[in-house]
Amino acid sequence: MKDGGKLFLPSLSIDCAIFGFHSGQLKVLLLKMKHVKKWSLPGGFVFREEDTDDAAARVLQERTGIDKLFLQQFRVFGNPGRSDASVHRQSMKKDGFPANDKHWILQRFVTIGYYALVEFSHVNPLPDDLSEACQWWGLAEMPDLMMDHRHILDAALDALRLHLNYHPVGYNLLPDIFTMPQLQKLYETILGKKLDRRNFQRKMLGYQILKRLKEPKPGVAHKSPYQYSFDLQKYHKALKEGLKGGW
Amino acid sequence: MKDGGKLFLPSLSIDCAIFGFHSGQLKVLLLKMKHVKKWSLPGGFVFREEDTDDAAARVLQERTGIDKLFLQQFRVFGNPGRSDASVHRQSMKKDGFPANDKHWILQRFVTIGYYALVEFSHVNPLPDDLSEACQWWGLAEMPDLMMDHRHILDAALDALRLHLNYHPVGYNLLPDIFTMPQLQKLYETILGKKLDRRNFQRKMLGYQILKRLKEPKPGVAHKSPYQYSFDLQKYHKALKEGLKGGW
DNA sequence: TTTTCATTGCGTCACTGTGACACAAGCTAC
DNA sequence: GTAGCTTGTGTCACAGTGACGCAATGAAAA
Repeated sequence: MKDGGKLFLPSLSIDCAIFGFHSGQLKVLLLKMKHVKKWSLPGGFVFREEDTDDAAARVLQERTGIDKLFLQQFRVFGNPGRSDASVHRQSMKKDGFPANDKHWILQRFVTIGYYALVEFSHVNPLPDDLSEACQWWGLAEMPDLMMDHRHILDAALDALRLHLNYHPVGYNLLPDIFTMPQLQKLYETILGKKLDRRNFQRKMLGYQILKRLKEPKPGVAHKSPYQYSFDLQKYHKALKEGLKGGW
Repeated sequence: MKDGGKLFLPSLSIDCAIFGFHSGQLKVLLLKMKHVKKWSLPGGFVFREEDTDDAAARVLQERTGIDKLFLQQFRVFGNPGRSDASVHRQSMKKDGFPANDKHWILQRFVTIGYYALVEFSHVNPLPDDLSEACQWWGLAEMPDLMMDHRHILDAALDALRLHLNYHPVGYNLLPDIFTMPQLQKLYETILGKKLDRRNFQRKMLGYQILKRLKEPKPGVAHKSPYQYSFDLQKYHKALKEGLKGGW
């Protein structure tokens, strides 16, 4: 923090919308900084000799403990009015830092927006030194976010929905073994609307990225559904080359 | 240039792939810097209190003289190895600048990639102070580009093709009045493949963004085609809300 | 003038993907 | 067993799309 000006690229930051899926709800990982009332997206800065994508992966690793995940850069937010130095000024004051308007963190920042998809159960939310909390929030009951983070989150969600039209989603959000209703619920949650069960299945199977396991799911009420896992080879091929059609 | 370090955000740059359409070919506007053998994409830097999108618009305005155009941010290139200080070091040397390794332009730059669509005939290519040439190049006969600009250009073209799937294109690339074959040629050029004339017409008319003029195009050989112009209201609505289907 | 021919406008046909929905099978709770 | 829910599979109608036929137009060639 003190040496940030030397370590990091100046005036450039990274913000990540980290999505997880749990109990039928899309969740976002948020941080609460000390001495600041509002919550914020996990973010960070880029080391002088670091790739920006690596920096984003590092931020995620630090916050979630996960190092293999789906990470996608989606937009730059470069409005000069988006930075709000007062947040940091206030925070520094309470931490006993000398009030220095030249401090590197008080400058204007252009931020690169990333979104990430992670498997909820694998995540161990970790606050950083400057934060007092790091936890999941359901999209429905979001708290107030600082600066333009709400705007960034909304844009991330839009980008994710668009992504859904052309690429498979699920490997990073579901357990290795899952059922078709689980996958459907995920899609419905991301899209924010109901889908027809039968049409969904037909379409998803048509993508040819699923492997059906022999044994149906045991110990559940009602008819036990088949279990699936992703055919990773075909899944990644589809990720790279894209699917056709849209929702 | 000398005061760049004070005027601009450090370590952040902008590069634009400016596309135009002329004589059945997609063209890209390139710059040739003095004392440097390779060509480059028009680019620039962001003023301390300037929006990044505004900075991109400014770069375009300076290079083309056009202030109303289609401009789209599409990706950040943040590999630390992408910058090549030797280019500028060489250039500075020949210009008689003192060899100073601390000069702001010799640092590493993260660049924001934009692509722009402009109407070829409206453009008046203008070199800047540091360049000796600014001209259109057909995609087929591109010269060597400096640093990773070839990579940026390829990514821009990919982004444009993807854009074509969901949004109308043409208003910024064609004259106000045009014919269906002209529009089709544009699409074929961007996509790099032939399209069926009759199916193209059906699909394009289905978008409901065209207005057919009463008079067919005069003074041409063969059957004279109808003339069209974009219904700007519907065009912009489609730009905003997106079209469905893909190519 | 007549013929030729490239070009354009419009229509047809088959196939595919998709939304809406019916029906049977499996499992639990009563 | 029966009721009630969930899941697997199939049907049907419709829209979008690729492939292609055919007539109209108008300049150029015969």
